[in-house]
This record gives sequence, structure tokens and C-alpha cells, in this order.
Amino acid sequence: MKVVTVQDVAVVADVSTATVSRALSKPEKVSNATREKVMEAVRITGYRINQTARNLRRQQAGAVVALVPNLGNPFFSSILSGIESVLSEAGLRLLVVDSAQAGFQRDRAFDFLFMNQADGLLVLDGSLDLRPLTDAVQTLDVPPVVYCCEWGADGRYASVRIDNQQGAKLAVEHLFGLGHRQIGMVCGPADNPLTAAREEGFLSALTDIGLGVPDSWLFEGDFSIEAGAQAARHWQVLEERPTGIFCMSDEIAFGFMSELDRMGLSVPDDVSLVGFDDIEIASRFIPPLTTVRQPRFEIGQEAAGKLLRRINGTVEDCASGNNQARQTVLPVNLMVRRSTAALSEP
Amino acid sequence: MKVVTVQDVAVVADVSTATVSRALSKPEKVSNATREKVMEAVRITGYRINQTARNLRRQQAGAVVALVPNLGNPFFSSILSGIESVLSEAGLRLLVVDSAQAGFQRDRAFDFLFMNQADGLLVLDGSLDLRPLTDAVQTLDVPPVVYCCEWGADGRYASVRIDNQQGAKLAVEHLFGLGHRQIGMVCGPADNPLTAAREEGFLSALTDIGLGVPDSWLFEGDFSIEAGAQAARHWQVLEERPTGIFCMSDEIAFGFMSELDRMGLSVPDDVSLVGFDDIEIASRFIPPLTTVRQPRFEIGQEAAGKLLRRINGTVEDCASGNNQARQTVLPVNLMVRRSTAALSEP
DNA sequence: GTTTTGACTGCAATCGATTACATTTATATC
DNA sequence: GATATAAATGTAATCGATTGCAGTCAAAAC
Repeated sequence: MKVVTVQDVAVVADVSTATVSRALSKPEKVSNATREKVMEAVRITGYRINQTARNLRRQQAGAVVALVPNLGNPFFSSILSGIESVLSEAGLRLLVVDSAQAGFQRDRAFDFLFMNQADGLLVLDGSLDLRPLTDAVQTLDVPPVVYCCEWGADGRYASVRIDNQQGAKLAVEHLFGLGHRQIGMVCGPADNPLTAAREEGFLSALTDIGLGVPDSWLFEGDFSIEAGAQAARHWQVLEERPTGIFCMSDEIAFGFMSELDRMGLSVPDDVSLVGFDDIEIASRFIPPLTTVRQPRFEIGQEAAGKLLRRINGTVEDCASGNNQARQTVLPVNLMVRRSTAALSEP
Repeated sequence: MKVVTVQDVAVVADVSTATVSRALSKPEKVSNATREKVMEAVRITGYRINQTARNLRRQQAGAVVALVPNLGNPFFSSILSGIESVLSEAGLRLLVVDSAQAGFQRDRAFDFLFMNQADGLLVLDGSLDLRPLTDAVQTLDVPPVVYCCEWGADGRYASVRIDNQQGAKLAVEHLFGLGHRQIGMVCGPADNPLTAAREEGFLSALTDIGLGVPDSWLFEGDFSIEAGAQAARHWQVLEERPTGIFCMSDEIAFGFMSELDRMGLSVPDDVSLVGFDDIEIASRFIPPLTTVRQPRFEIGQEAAGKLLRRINGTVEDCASGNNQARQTVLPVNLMVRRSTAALSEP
């Protein structure tokens, strides 16, 4: 099967290849009559543009990479969906790369940019170190990279996320408002910036309220269902147990509740639980989960939009120090449902 | 910032560009000494290969497109994860495209192939019509397309999936074994091949057993949580209700259970439910869901592997009629958990 | 009627790596 | 040592579209 090129179209339309190219990508630069002729020739020949050739010539990749830690985690699906909706609108493709994959070279995350495989990077993995990139790039421009739900130590990179401290604070205040005075927490991965931010918000909210919290109420975890289940087991054997618990992810909360169910205990009768994320199933769990909502689709859209502006040079938020614009912080809200209840007198 | 090319490396290493290219892509074709020289030059210059240029010359895209209907649906995340694990191993990138996106041209799904944007297609959307592709391609070769969890009307395309009839059958037999004689079903989208296959399995299993089923026990739906909730409402107002229900997706089952919970009813006390898919949360729902397991990660891996073999020409399963090899059917099994119970005497 | 202007169009170089073919160099054989 | 053979390297064309520059031509201006 012979592949049809601009040449063939040019011959059929009886114009030069230059004209064909222009008729296709900048129609206004070509007379009506010619444009018709070219279009007709395209139809006749069944021509389809070769993106690779175009990209080579234009020095672009036509794609954006999303670096996701563990693609299998459904938390990311809505975010990706939001990203894809904006990118496809703009005619860019979305390359998905699992940064937790065995073969993934963490220090090579930026080769996508250098190798012309991507015009920009969306980082959904906060544990990725961007310093190699910063070092490699000698210019003053910040490379087209946007963090998504995360952010880097290097504040020069743009990011789109929610106010994690505030989210944790809302959770604490909610539990407090229901009468809980013994409030614990199940954490995400120890080295994770999200964990750190939420922990900070949690602790400072408690401090503001005037409550303390023993270390034994701070359960280690990693955002997973299993971590929640394990925390539940630790919680059960505690001498003195918290009556309300802030979970750093919905999955943790589900694991916790599920494990309690196995023990014959239930939520919110035996303990009140607040989650984080508001993934789809949260409102339909039994009981429906009270949780801090992250607008994931919107975060994805926002991040993709920001990246596009970077790529196209419509840089509202460059290295020049405009911190406001660089860091987009979307509002969080607490979805109050039935996994939390007023503390019943024992 | 000047971009480094083979030229630059060639100059530094004092060899020709051809040698540089060979040293990099076919090291065995070059003497040790030269290879060293080239590698050193690469190090000095900080050279990174330009994938676009390579792809243009090699007439390949270096990527595979996954067509997903609604990326936001977590059902797909493990499948994509399986796909990505195999592709990244093979050095191919994964392009994710949402076929339910507003701007998506359903009849143009194959342009990815023609436009050199992808070397192959993984179709996770059974409602996509591949006939335009078949027509466009004049040759006898079947294009590199693999269905994933789905399959097309045109049997010439490869697919990786489970035995959906068998899955439905397992569900029915399980309910029957527990004493249920009134068995209903909540369906997926009406036009979907998966729905059709599962319905067929369901009905034929009932027939085999010698049970009938009134139309009013066949609830319409679309795989979503909301569909499950709606089915529950319909179920409730029935004069005579089925005591066991086969849900065509786990999400349907969750929606159903959640809605029952709102009504003050519960599973399995008031009705037994079997799901389909065994998504991650199924085993941790309250109650844990009895469901037909689809090995999603493996399906993804298998499909990606099959596609790679196609692309590389290692075609064990070509159009020549080897049906066995073309259609990979992975085993299903029933995960018996606590959403089903023996029918209690009323 | 001549010049100016601007809209179209065409020529040919270009993007950066690969590879067929030619040429040189090294090794093996007698 | 001469020849045959194999290995290593270089030359230059190629993949397919884009675009700077220059040329053509008609409408507008004088």
C-alpha cells in the first residue's frame, strides 16, 4: 500500500507542495479557488498528513506526558480525564507514563522533553525530583512542567492543587464540632509532600482548638485500602482509642471501615471517619463517607490549561516571580455524609 | 539553547554520523574502540536522540493508542496499567484517548494509524466501529488492532477478554446453589456487546436450570453506580421481587446496595447480589461483594503483548484463519464473598 | 500608462536520524 | 606475501511536511 504524501496531492491539484501545505495549515494564505482544488485532491487521494514529519519540521512533539505513580490507582482516572479533555481540544495527545513502573528511570523523567517526545510534562508524582532538569537547562526559562495535585520543592514550577492544610483543618473542625475530643489520623506515605501538608494542617488545627494528640493515634500508612485496614487493627488494640479519625485518603477510610466490619464494629457508631479526595464511590459507600473533596477533573483541566499556556508561550506565570499565578490553589470543601456522627455518651 | 545532534557527536568523536547512529542503535556493528569514543562524545555533548526524527526515518510512531470510553471510569485503570507495563518494557509509549470525549471523531479512530501517530490500536470501547478501517485498507493484512475486554463484529480482529457468558453463568449457578429461584439482572448499556454476551449467558444458564424470568426482573442500566441505584428503586416497587440479582458490573452492585441502605434494607438479608469485574474496592465494600473476577491487569498485559507481536510481524494470529490464537479468552472465576447468602425462609 | 502594493504561489532548503551502497581496513587462508 | 573474505566506516540519499525567500500577477494609486 503506497502511502500518500503532499507530493501526490500537489500533483493531483496541480500546485506546489508548498501550496498544499498552506492550504491545509493556513487556509487564509491561499486563494479560494486553490483551496478548493487542494481539498478536492486530498479527497481523491485519501491523503492523511504525517504527524511525525510535521512534528520534526515544526520542532514540536504534539504530545504531553503525564507522569503517574501507579496508573492502576483509580484516584488518577478523573484527573487524567480532565487533562485529556483539555489536551484533545487543543489537538495535543496525552502520553501516560507510570513512574512507579520497574523500568522507569526516575532521574530521566525529563528526557521526554529533550528527546522531542513531549512538549510538556504533567507531574502527578510528587516524589519525582525535578532538580536534574533544572540543572540541565541552562537558560532562565522554566521548562514547561506543571505539577498536578502535587508540588515540588523547587517553587519555580507551576502547580495546580488544593489547599491540603485547609482540607485537614476542615476535617478536624468537623469532628470537633460533633463533640469529638480524641482525634486520630491515618497518614499517607511518610516521604510524601501531601502527607506532610495534611499532617501539618491536622496538627495545627488541633493546636488551635486546644487539643493534643498522642503519637499512638497517628497511624502510618500509604493512601491504600490495606493501610486503612491495618490502621484499624492498630486502633482496636489501643488502650485509649480516638473517637474520630481523619484519613488522608478515601481508600484508607474504606479499608478502615471494612476492617472494622470484620471485627463486628461499625461506623459511625464505634468511631467517626473523615476521608480525603471524595472519589466516586465515597458517596455510595455504606455508610456514605464524609470526606474532603478534591475537584479532580477540574484539577486536571486546570493543570492541562496551564501547561498549554506555557507551551504556547502565553506565559502568565513565568519565573519572574509571580507566585500567585504560578501556584493555582483550588478550593476544598467538606462533604458531610454519614461516616461521622455526634459523639454518643458512653 | 543549541540542540545537540548526531552531527555534533560525530564531530566530537571524530567519526561520521552513520557511525554515531550505529554505535547507538546497533552497537554490535561497531568496533569497541569506536563505540567508546562515541559514547564518550555523547557524554561530553549531552546528546539526546530526537525521537521524532528517528520515527520519521524508521516509518514508525513509537507509540500505541488506547481508545477508552470515559477515562474517568476506574474500571480501566488497571487495564491501562497492565498495558503500560508491557509497552514501556518494549520502549513504546502509550497514548490515551477518550473515545467518549465530545470532540472525538468516532469514524476517525484509525487516523492515528494512518497519520503515523501510532503503530497500533488497543480498543477498549466495543461500540467503536472498525469497518471504516477495514474498508480503507486495501491489503489483505489485518491492521494492528487488538480489542481489550471487548471484541468487534468483524471477527478478523484480535481480542483479549474473558468468557462473559461463562461469567454470567457462574453468577446464576451460585445464586441457584444458595437456594434462589427468583433471579433478576441489572444490565449494562443496551447496545453493548458485553451486555449482550452476559445477558445471553444469564438467560441460557437460567434455561439450563429450568428457571424462567419475567421481563420486569431485567433492569436496564449502563454499568454505572447510578444505574444500580435506579434499579434498586425499580426493584423495590415490584410486586414480586427477585431474591437474587446478577449485576453486570460491580459499580451497579454498589449503587444497588447503597440505595437499599438508604431504604433501610440491606444485603444479603433482603436480597443477594453478584457483581462483575472484581474491581479493587469490591473485596472491601460492606458487605464484601461476591463477584465475577476479570483479571484486568493481565488482560491489559496480554492485549499489549498481542499487539506488539502484530506490530513486530511476529504474527501468530493472522487473518489466515487461526481463530484460536486470534481470540484470547482468559479464565473467569467467581469470588464468593458476603453479598450473597442462602435464601432464608420468609 | 506607469508604479506601488499586496495577495498568491513556487523553489528549494530544512528538521535530525537512519541506512543502502560504496569504500576502506583488518583478518583469514593458502 | 598475495588473495579472499569479513568487518568497520563513510557518503549521501531519504523519510514527509514546512517555510523563508523570491517571483508572478492583478488590483490600486498616481
